Amino acid sequence: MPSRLEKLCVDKGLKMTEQRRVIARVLSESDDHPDVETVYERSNKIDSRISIATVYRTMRLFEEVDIVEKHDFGDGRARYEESSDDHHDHLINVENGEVIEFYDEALEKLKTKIAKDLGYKMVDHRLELYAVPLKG
Amino acid sequence: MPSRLEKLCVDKGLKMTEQRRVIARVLSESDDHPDVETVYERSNKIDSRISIATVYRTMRLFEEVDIVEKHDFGDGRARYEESSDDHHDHLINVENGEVIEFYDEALEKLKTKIAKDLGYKMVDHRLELYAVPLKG
DNA sequence: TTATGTGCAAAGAGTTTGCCAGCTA
DNA sequence: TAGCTGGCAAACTCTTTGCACATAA
Repeated sequence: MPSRLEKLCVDKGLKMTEQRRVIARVLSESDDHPDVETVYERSNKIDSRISIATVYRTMRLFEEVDIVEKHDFGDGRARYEESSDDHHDHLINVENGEVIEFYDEALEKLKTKIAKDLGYKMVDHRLELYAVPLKG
Repeated sequence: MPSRLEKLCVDKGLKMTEQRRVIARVLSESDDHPDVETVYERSNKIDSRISIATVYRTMRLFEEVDIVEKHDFGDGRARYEESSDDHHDHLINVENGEVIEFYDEALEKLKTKIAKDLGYKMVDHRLELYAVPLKG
Protein backbone atom coordinates (compact mmCIF):
# COMPACT_ATOMS: atom_id res chain seq x y z
CA MET A 1 0.00 0.00 0.00
CA PRO A 2 1.12 3.56 -0.60
CA SER A 3 2.81 5.26 2.33
CA ARG A 4 1.26 8.23 4.06
CA LEU A 5 3.83 10.49 2.46
CA GLU A 6 3.18 9.08 -0.98
CA LYS A 7 -0.49 9.94 -0.65
CA LEU A 8 0.46 13.46 0.37
CA CYS A 9 2.65 13.77 -2.70
CA VAL A 10 -0.29 12.84 -4.89
CA ASP A 11 -2.48 15.34 -3.04
CA LYS A 12 0.08 18.02 -3.75
CA GLY A 13 0.00 17.15 -7.44
CA LEU A 14 3.56 15.87 -7.66
CA LYS A 15 4.42 13.63 -10.53
CA MET A 16 5.08 10.27 -8.92
CA THR A 17 8.18 8.60 -10.15
CA GLU A 18 9.42 5.34 -8.74
CA GLN A 19 12.25 7.22 -7.04
CA ARG A 20 9.92 9.59 -5.24
CA ARG A 21 7.70 6.72 -4.21
CA VAL A 22 10.62 4.89 -2.64
CA ILE A 23 11.95 7.98 -0.89
CA ALA A 24 8.48 8.83 0.42
CA ARG A 25 8.13 5.31 1.74
CA VAL A 26 11.54 5.40 3.40
CA LEU A 27 10.69 8.66 5.13
CA SER A 28 7.30 7.41 6.23
CA GLU A 29 8.89 4.36 7.75
CA SER A 30 11.70 6.25 9.50
CA ASP A 31 10.98 7.36 13.00
CA ASP A 32 14.42 8.81 13.54
CA HIS A 33 15.69 11.98 11.90
CA PRO A 34 17.80 10.71 9.00
CA ASP A 35 20.27 12.83 7.07
CA VAL A 36 20.42 12.75 3.27
CA GLU A 37 23.10 10.08 3.22
CA THR A 38 20.96 7.82 5.39
CA VAL A 39 17.84 8.38 3.30
CA TYR A 40 19.95 7.61 0.26
CA GLU A 41 21.25 4.36 1.73
CA ARG A 42 17.81 3.18 2.81
CA SER A 43 16.28 4.10 -0.55
CA ASN A 44 19.09 2.61 -2.53
CA LYS A 45 18.68 -0.66 -0.70
CA ILE A 46 15.10 -0.82 -1.98
CA ASP A 47 15.86 0.41 -5.48
CA SER A 48 19.44 0.80 -6.64
CA ARG A 49 18.40 3.12 -9.46
CA ILE A 50 18.21 6.00 -7.00
CA SER A 51 21.12 8.43 -6.96
CA ILE A 52 22.06 10.76 -4.14
CA ALA A 53 21.39 13.78 -6.36
CA THR A 54 17.80 12.66 -6.61
CA VAL A 55 17.58 12.29 -2.86
CA TYR A 56 18.81 15.86 -2.44
CA ARG A 57 16.37 17.14 -5.04
CA THR A 58 13.51 15.17 -3.58
CA MET A 59 14.17 16.28 -0.02
CA ARG A 60 14.11 19.87 -1.16
CA LEU A 61 10.94 19.28 -3.11
CA PHE A 62 9.26 17.58 -0.18
CA GLU A 63 10.35 20.39 2.06
CA GLU A 64 8.95 22.99 -0.32
CA VAL A 65 5.54 21.37 -0.32
CA ASP A 66 5.71 21.03 3.47
CA ILE A 67 5.54 17.29 3.72
CA VAL A 68 8.91 16.98 5.43
CA GLU A 69 10.73 19.23 7.87
CA LYS A 70 14.39 20.02 7.61
CA HIS A 71 16.42 20.34 10.79
CA ASP A 72 19.93 21.34 11.59
CA PHE A 73 21.20 19.80 14.78
CA GLY A 74 24.58 21.41 14.51
CA ASP A 75 26.55 18.57 12.96
CA GLY A 76 26.91 20.17 9.56
CA ARG A 77 24.30 18.30 7.64
CA ALA A 78 20.57 18.55 7.25
CA ARG A 79 18.33 16.05 8.94
CA TYR A 80 14.74 15.34 8.03
CA GLU A 81 11.49 14.09 9.44
CA GLU A 82 8.02 13.67 8.07
CA SER A 83 5.92 16.73 8.87
CA SER A 84 3.31 16.31 11.53
CA ASP A 85 0.49 18.57 12.58
CA ASP A 86 1.69 18.83 16.12
CA HIS A 87 4.66 21.04 16.65
CA HIS A 88 7.43 19.71 18.83
CA ASP A 89 10.95 20.59 19.86
CA HIS A 90 13.98 18.37 20.12
CA LEU A 91 16.24 17.17 22.86
CA ILE A 92 19.48 15.73 21.55
CA ASN A 93 21.31 13.19 23.67
CA VAL A 94 24.88 14.31 23.14
CA GLU A 95 26.25 10.95 24.21
CA ASN A 96 24.82 9.10 21.24
CA GLY A 97 23.11 11.62 18.96
CA GLU A 98 19.66 10.25 19.72
CA VAL A 99 16.86 12.75 19.23
CA ILE A 100 13.90 12.91 21.59
CA GLU A 101 10.85 14.90 20.59
CA PHE A 102 8.87 16.82 23.16
CA TYR A 103 6.13 19.38 23.39
CA ASP A 104 5.52 21.82 26.19
CA GLU A 105 2.54 24.12 26.09
CA ALA A 106 3.96 26.66 28.53
CA LEU A 107 7.12 26.87 26.46
CA GLU A 108 5.21 27.56 23.28
CA LYS A 109 3.25 30.35 24.88
CA LEU A 110 6.37 31.85 26.37
CA LYS A 111 8.14 31.93 23.02
CA THR A 112 5.29 33.77 21.38
CA LYS A 113 5.08 36.22 24.26
CA ILE A 114 8.79 36.99 24.23
CA ALA A 115 8.74 37.81 20.53
CA LYS A 116 5.69 40.00 21.03
CA ASP A 117 7.25 41.85 23.94
CA LEU A 118 10.25 42.59 21.74
CA GLY A 119 7.95 44.04 19.10
CA TYR A 120 7.97 41.08 16.75
CA LYS A 121 5.61 38.48 15.46
CA MET A 122 7.16 35.04 15.57
CA VAL A 123 7.07 33.23 12.23
CA ASP A 124 9.26 30.29 13.15
CA HIS A 125 11.53 29.13 15.88
CA ARG A 126 13.97 26.51 16.83
CA LEU A 127 14.66 25.08 20.21
CA GLU A 128 17.08 22.31 20.85
CA LEU A 129 18.21 21.04 24.19
CA TYR A 130 21.52 19.23 24.20
CA ALA A 131 21.62 16.94 27.19
CA VAL A 132 23.00 13.85 28.88
CA PRO A 133 20.96 11.16 30.64
CA LEU A 134 20.50 11.65 34.38
CA LYS A 135 22.37 8.95 36.20
CA GLY A 136 20.65 6.76 38.76
CA MET B 1 44.89 50.07 24.17
CA PRO B 2 44.41 46.32 24.02
CA SER B 3 40.87 45.14 23.44
CA ARG B 4 38.97 43.19 26.06
CA LEU B 5 39.36 40.05 23.99
CA GLU B 6 43.09 40.59 23.61
CA LYS B 7 43.48 40.71 27.37
CA LEU B 8 41.51 37.50 27.65
CA CYS B 9 43.81 35.85 25.12
CA VAL B 10 46.80 36.80 27.24
CA ASP B 11 45.04 35.48 30.36
CA LYS B 12 44.50 32.19 28.58
CA GLY B 13 48.20 32.03 27.76
CA LEU B 14 47.82 32.30 24.00
CA LYS B 15 50.79 33.43 21.99
CA MET B 16 49.82 36.84 20.73
CA THR B 17 50.61 37.33 17.11
CA GLU B 18 49.71 40.51 15.31
CA GLN B 19 46.98 38.61 13.45
CA ARG B 20 45.35 37.41 16.65
CA ARG B 21 45.53 40.88 18.10
CA VAL B 22 43.75 42.35 15.10
CA ILE B 23 41.09 39.64 15.01
CA ALA B 24 40.53 40.00 18.76
CA ARG B 25 40.10 43.73 18.33
CA VAL B 26 37.70 43.32 15.43
CA LEU B 27 35.57 40.94 17.45
CA SER B 28 35.61 43.17 20.51
CA GLU B 29 34.45 46.09 18.42
CA SER B 30 31.70 44.16 16.61
CA ASP B 31 28.33 44.26 18.22
CA ASP B 32 26.67 42.24 15.49
CA HIS B 33 27.23 38.53 14.89
CA PRO B 34 29.73 38.43 12.03
CA ASP B 35 30.51 35.37 9.96
CA VAL B 36 34.08 34.37 9.12
CA GLU B 37 34.05 36.24 5.83
CA THR B 38 33.02 39.44 7.59
CA VAL B 39 35.62 39.05 10.33
CA TYR B 40 38.15 38.48 7.58
CA GLU B 41 37.16 41.62 5.70
CA ARG B 42 37.23 43.78 8.80
CA SER B 43 40.56 42.36 9.91
CA ASN B 44 42.08 42.58 6.49
CA LYS B 45 41.15 46.24 6.28
CA ILE B 46 43.27 46.85 9.38
CA ASP B 47 46.12 44.57 8.39
CA SER B 48 46.27 43.07 4.93
CA ARG B 49 48.70 40.36 6.04
CA ILE B 50 45.79 38.39 7.47
CA SER B 51 44.50 35.46 5.44
CA ILE B 52 41.12 33.84 5.71
CA ALA B 53 42.73 30.56 6.77
CA THR B 54 44.08 32.35 9.82
CA VAL B 55 40.67 33.76 10.59
CA TYR B 56 39.19 30.26 10.49
CA ARG B 57 41.99 28.92 12.68
CA THR B 58 41.71 31.81 15.10
CA MET B 59 37.94 31.60 15.43
CA ARG B 60 38.26 27.94 16.28
CA LEU B 61 41.00 28.68 18.79
CA PHE B 62 39.00 31.48 20.41
CA GLU B 63 36.00 29.21 20.57
CA GLU B 64 38.05 26.44 22.19
CA VAL B 65 39.22 28.74 24.97
CA ASP B 66 35.67 30.06 25.38
CA ILE B 67 36.26 33.67 24.53
CA VAL B 68 33.91 33.66 21.56
CA GLU B 69 30.68 31.81 20.92
CA LYS B 70 29.85 30.15 17.66
CA HIS B 71 26.29 30.25 16.40
CA ASP B 72 24.45 28.74 13.53
CA PHE B 73 21.45 30.75 12.46
CA GLY B 74 20.54 28.39 9.69
CA ASP B 75 22.11 30.16 6.74
CA GLY B 76 24.87 27.63 6.28
CA ARG B 77 27.78 29.46 7.83
CA ALA B 78 29.02 29.99 11.33
CA ARG B 79 28.51 33.32 13.05
CA TYR B 80 30.40 34.54 16.08
CA GLU B 81 30.15 36.85 19.02
CA GLU B 82 32.39 37.67 21.94
CA SER B 83 31.43 35.51 24.93
CA SER B 84 29.67 37.23 27.75
CA ASP B 85 28.88 36.03 31.23
CA ASP B 86 25.19 36.49 30.82
CA HIS B 87 23.53 33.88 28.70
CA HIS B 88 21.07 35.10 26.11
CA ASP B 89 19.04 33.75 23.25
CA HIS B 90 18.52 35.22 19.78
CA LEU B 91 15.63 36.58 17.83
CA ILE B 92 16.38 36.83 14.13
CA ASN B 93 14.49 39.40 12.10
CA VAL B 94 13.85 37.42 8.95
CA GLU B 95 13.23 40.55 6.91
CA ASN B 96 16.80 41.78 7.19
CA GLY B 97 18.81 39.17 9.08
CA GLU B 98 19.27 41.43 12.09
CA VAL B 99 19.86 39.58 15.35
CA ILE B 100 18.34 40.74 18.62
CA GLU B 101 19.61 39.28 21.86
CA PHE B 102 17.26 38.64 24.74
CA TYR B 103 17.16 36.92 28.06
CA ASP B 104 14.15 35.53 29.85
CA GLU B 105 14.48 34.02 33.28
CA ALA B 106 11.27 32.01 33.09
CA LEU B 107 12.38 30.55 29.78
CA GLU B 108 15.71 29.44 31.18
CA LYS B 109 14.08 27.71 34.11
CA LEU B 110 11.57 26.03 31.85
CA LYS B 111 14.28 24.64 29.57
CA THR B 112 16.10 23.08 32.49
CA LYS B 113 12.90 21.64 33.90
CA ILE B 114 11.84 20.10 30.60
CA ALA B 115 15.16 18.32 30.21
CA LYS B 116 14.97 17.08 33.78
CA ASP B 117 11.41 15.81 33.35
CA LEU B 118 12.57 13.84 30.33
CA GLY B 119 15.30 12.26 32.42
CA TYR B 120 18.18 14.36 31.14
CA LYS B 121 20.56 16.95 32.40
CA MET B 122 20.84 19.86 30.00
CA VAL B 123 24.41 20.64 28.98
CA ASP B 124 23.65 23.17 26.27
CA HIS B 125 20.78 24.51 24.30
CA ARG B 126 19.85 26.68 21.43
CA LEU B 127 16.79 28.81 21.03
CA GLU B 128 16.20 31.04 18.10
CA LEU B 129 13.02 32.90 17.32
CA TYR B 130 12.59 33.85 13.68
CA ALA B 131 10.27 36.80 13.50
CA VAL B 132 9.01 39.86 11.64
CA PRO B 133 8.45 43.32 13.16
CA LEU B 134 4.94 43.99 14.39
CA LYS B 135 3.31 46.60 12.25
CA GLY B 136 1.77 49.74 13.73
C1' DT C 1 66.47 29.28 19.67
C1' DT C 2 62.46 26.51 19.18
C1' DA C 3 57.87 25.49 19.41
C1' DT C 4 54.00 27.68 17.22
C1' DG C 5 51.65 30.35 13.98
C1' DT C 6 50.71 31.86 9.14
C1' DG C 7 49.98 32.12 3.95
C1' DC C 8 48.89 29.74 0.07
C1' DA C 9 46.77 26.56 -2.46
C1' DA C 10 44.90 22.13 -2.53
C1' DA C 11 41.68 19.05 -0.37
C1' DG C 12 37.23 17.84 2.02
C1' DA C 13 32.31 17.60 3.20
C1' DG C 14 27.84 18.66 2.06
C1' DT C 15 24.93 20.35 -1.47
C1' DT C 16 23.53 22.10 -6.08
C1' DT C 17 23.23 22.04 -11.05
C1' DG C 18 23.85 21.57 -16.47
C1' DC C 19 22.99 18.42 -19.83
C1' DC C 20 20.83 14.76 -22.11
C1' DA C 21 18.45 10.41 -21.73
C1' DG C 22 14.27 8.45 -19.63
C1' DC C 23 9.80 8.23 -17.80
C1' DT C 24 5.06 10.03 -16.20
C1' DA C 25 0.71 11.81 -17.12
C1' DT D 1 4.07 12.73 -27.14
C1' DA D 2 5.36 16.84 -24.39
C1' DG D 3 7.50 18.16 -20.64
C1' DC D 4 9.03 17.17 -16.32
C1' DT D 5 12.47 14.06 -13.90
C1' DG D 6 16.75 11.57 -12.89
C1' DG D 7 21.78 10.07 -13.45
C1' DC D 8 26.26 11.57 -13.71
C1' DA D 9 29.86 14.35 -12.97
C1' DA D 10 31.31 18.91 -12.54
C1' DA D 11 30.76 22.99 -9.83
C1' DC D 12 29.91 25.60 -5.51
C1' DT D 13 30.19 27.10 -0.65
C1' DC D 14 32.11 26.81 3.62
C1' DT D 15 35.83 24.94 6.15
C1' DT D 16 40.14 22.38 7.03
C1' DT D 17 44.90 21.14 6.21
C1' DG D 18 49.97 20.06 4.36
C1' DC D 19 53.97 22.37 3.66
C1' DA D 20 57.57 25.77 3.89
C1' DC D 21 58.47 30.09 5.91
C1' DA D 22 57.89 33.55 9.66
C1' DT D 23 57.61 34.90 14.47
C1' DA D 24 56.58 35.21 19.69
C1' DA D 25 58.48 34.10 23.92
